[in-house]
Amino acid sequence: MAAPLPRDFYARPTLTVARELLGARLVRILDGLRLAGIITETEAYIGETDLGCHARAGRTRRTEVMYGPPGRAYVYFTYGMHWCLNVVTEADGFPAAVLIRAIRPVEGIEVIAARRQGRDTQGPAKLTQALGIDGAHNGADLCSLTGGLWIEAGEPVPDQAVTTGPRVGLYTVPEPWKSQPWRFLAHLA
DNA sequence: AGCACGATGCTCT
DNA sequence: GAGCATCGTGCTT
Repeated sequence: MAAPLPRDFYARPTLTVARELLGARLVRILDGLRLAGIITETEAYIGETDLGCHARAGRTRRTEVMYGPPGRAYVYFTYGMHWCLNVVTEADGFPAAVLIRAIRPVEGIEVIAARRQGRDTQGPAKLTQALGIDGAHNGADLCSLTGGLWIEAGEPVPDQAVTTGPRVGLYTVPEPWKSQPWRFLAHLA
């Protein structure tokens, strides 16, 4: 029944993973209830040379998880109040990840709506708030059922329903990194 | 529908 | 001490 995507899925080029995560199902077991949403927006962050990536600072306490094996969660805290969820990609030792930026709720919709007080789940900090994801999940293995957080295969999104564009919020990042079209959006029916 | 702004605290220099 | 991979509100058009 529950079948997390295997580690091989994540051990690939980050842009490939970011593209293929569109349409996949992000699952969270919260208080024994299953909550889930279809991933509709992602962004790729690729290595120390990508000046938009946190790993540009090298290996630090914060970025440590990105240097580890693929298929783990990289959850970071920002703006003094928000958590953002990434999945670690590429080979063990290479720091890269995909930021999950938006979901469409499909399971546990009422719980999600209550947690969001009726507001939407389109935004990286909105979906973590909706699903109860925070720093406790940093480093969690998404290829296992034990952490209460994983991703399952979903309906593939055809190319014609995908658009790309620059990553969001990189105001002070220099070119060409600021404008790389490493953001992926799924336009579902 | 769009823009400006304040909240709020961790991380790295 | 500066900057931040954001969000919600409130005000303007």
